[in-house]
Amino acid sequence: MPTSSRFAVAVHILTFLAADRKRAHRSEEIAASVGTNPSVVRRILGDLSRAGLTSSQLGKGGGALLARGPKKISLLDVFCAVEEQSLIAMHRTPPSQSCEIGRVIQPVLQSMAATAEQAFFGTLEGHSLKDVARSVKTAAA
Amino acid sequence: MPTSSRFAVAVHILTFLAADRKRAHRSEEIAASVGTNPSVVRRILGDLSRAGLTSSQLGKGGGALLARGPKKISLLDVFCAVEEQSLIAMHRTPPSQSCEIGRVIQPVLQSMAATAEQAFFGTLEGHSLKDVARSVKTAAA
DNA sequence: TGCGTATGTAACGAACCTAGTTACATATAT
DNA sequence: ATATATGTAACTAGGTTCGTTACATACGCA
Repeated sequence: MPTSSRFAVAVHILTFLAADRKRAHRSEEIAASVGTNPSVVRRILGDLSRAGLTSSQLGKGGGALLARGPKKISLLDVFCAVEEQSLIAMHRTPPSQSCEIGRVIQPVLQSMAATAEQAFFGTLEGHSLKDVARSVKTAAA
Repeated sequence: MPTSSRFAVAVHILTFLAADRKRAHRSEEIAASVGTNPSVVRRILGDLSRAGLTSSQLGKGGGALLARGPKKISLLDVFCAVEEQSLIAMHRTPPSQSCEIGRVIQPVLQSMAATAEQAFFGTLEGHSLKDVARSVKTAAA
């Protein structure tokens, strides 16, 4: 249902950066690994740097770097940086206010949705970029 | 992020049916409460009946009915009936197979995504249509 | 200072999805 | 028979995503 793949691409980018923190990586280099256009990578790197997860350097030898250790970057940080916060959408057009159910269904639903979303986000928070990098290393071996 | 409001509408429909189980309710009647077109309601009722949550009757006095008690319908049942199962999408185009990270990132991500999704679904499973109906009644009072 | 390099961002299009609308065949009650 | 209600197809408008191109801006280095 999620029509966006930004989270997957963002984690890919960050995992790429985490694999070699000794130097900056150009968007072109990252894009080759992700399998997309450098501009798409830069667009997502923009979100990530606005969220304080990466930094970028211009000019020769420039590119993107992790702004902090992979152990200190949770998948929730990544998700919040690049995706909408809410997993469950309400009615597009407001329900009837002259119906008792229509009048109150949205707040009721939203509070239940919030508990489910919290469970989702809590789990994401429990996984760090370091965990991903480790799993990737193991799987690649 | 969810571009679909089907879950919200489906819960609304089912709550409407749960509020008066003594008779069948026409799509037109439900649509007035939801604030949409009867055909939209029938489309979603199609999903719900395929999932065994509702049944329908044709002809005069016809309409939709809950197929079982609201205590026996979980929000997970509803979600699965009308929405995609996966909350996290992978790359649209496959990542580079010549890159070690690109080769394994998807399964790694998917397994972590699965734990978060399970937390989400588990919470939805813990709420029944009866809970929603009760909250609506309380909120309406 | 000037050149090459890399980012950040805007703009545009193709593809896709959602939901609103209309239409109609089919089944049912009376 | 007739009126009624569903189920579903077809079409449209609107929104979102992502790939692409383009370019202004900033930085390193000779």
